[in-house]
Amino acid sequence: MLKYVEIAEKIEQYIIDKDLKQGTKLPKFNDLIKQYGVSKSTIVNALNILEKSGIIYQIQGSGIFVRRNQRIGYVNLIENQGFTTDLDEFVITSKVLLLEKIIPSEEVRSNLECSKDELVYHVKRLRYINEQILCVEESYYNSTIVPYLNEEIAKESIFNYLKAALRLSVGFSDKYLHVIKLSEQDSQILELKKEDPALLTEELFYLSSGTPFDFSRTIYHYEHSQFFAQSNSLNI
Amino acid sequence: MLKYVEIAEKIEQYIIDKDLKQGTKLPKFNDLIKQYGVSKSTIVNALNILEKSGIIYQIQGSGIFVRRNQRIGYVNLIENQGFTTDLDEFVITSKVLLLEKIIPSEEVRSNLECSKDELVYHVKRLRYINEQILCVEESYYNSTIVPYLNEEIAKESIFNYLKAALRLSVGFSDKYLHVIKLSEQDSQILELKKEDPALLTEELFYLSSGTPFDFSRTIYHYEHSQFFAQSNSLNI
DNA sequence: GAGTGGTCTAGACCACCCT
DNA sequence: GGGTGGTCTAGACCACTCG
Repeated sequence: MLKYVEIAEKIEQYIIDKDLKQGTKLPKFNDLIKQYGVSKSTIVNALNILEKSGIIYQIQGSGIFVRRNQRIGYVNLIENQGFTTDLDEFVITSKVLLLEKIIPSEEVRSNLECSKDELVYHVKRLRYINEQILCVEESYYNSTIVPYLNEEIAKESIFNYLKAALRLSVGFSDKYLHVIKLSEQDSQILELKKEDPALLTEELFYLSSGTPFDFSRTIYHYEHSQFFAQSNSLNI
Repeated sequence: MLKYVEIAEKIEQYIIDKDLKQGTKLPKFNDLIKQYGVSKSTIVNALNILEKSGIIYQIQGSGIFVRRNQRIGYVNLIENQGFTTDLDEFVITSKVLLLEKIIPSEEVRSNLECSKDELVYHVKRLRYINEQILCVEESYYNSTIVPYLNEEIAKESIFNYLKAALRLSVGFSDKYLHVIKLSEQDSQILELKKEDPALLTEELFYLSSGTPFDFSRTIYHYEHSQFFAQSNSLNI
């Protein structure tokens, strides 16, 4: 475990344990250096992680402060680990509607940067939050990278399987969002009406090596989903 | 200008000028150190900015690679400087529907952390992208922080005014997103039909000092808006 | 095993906030 | 002016990738 990651986690835990609220001042820089017995840049790194994650903010010449304002029950648009980790306090379950290994379409090939010879897994799942319909998700996994997948796995968190069993490491992702009117077919799946509103997301996930491995299209139930995104000034 | 910011900008410019595509390998670490005549950590910082902004990705033991995959015409959910800077190649204009100085409502007071005595500016604008309706935005600015605002300013980019004229520095922001059916009133403003889909965002902007100064509620035209969010693995 | 990126240190100096 | 966070350096050592 890296020192700065470890320290970041300890500080986060400290904030949670003490239930510190927005604006509370944290111990000063030099105290943190002494407390953890590390050099200045290690603390800098730890604090930058926390700042980037929206847990603290730092003001030069003044101090380090708690930032903790999130509403709960919102899907984090900046996390990229699937929302099983995201919506901690909620029960996420899935029903597998389809799982097949197919020759990729033109669109999937261009997103996953693969050829017709490389088969892809096509998984369609209905996902529930606290037993309410959250979204319907259609995913394509490059089978060169994800050589095996079955219904048991798809019923649980596929990402956890990829990380734990296949030892894949997710590097980064791109998400594109559109608001749409539901088609007849999608409305039936989501138990809504045709032309009802919905959020359509297209996501492309890359390994740490820069290779795309998962292209997904998800349609969210507009009454059971909400989203958030935190921003920082750029130069962190 | 900070060295690492400057170097980050130069590298970004280099990528744009050479029109390098996704996956292109950049000069190696030691070359960058020599080229810019700085120490290792300065380069580390510069590269981390670029990684965080989704412009490159780094693979330990392998190299530094270009990441440039964005579709254009999407509103960036992670920027927090208003989208005048965001949608570079598009013409963003605004029509001011309302500008008044009022006693804040309960909701506005709790978001802006102010009292009844502190008046707020209430601005309602219809915003256009390439002369098409993009969104209707209702913003509340704490007048203790933003002491003056008029229609001329609101017709242009309010954020540019805050930064340039008032010398305010935006630190961070929280955004919450919901998909809704349009009300009669909003549908008329957006020239859509009642019950048409829309994205509703609530945003709270903070100064670098941690003080909230702008609470905004925006409703986007579903046919003229689309959004994107890039993610990275956490420990950057 | 050579090459490349990542972490960590110790310490100098700078920039900003507050009183 | 004293305190606090931010930048930068030089260099040691670690961890990963790839041929």
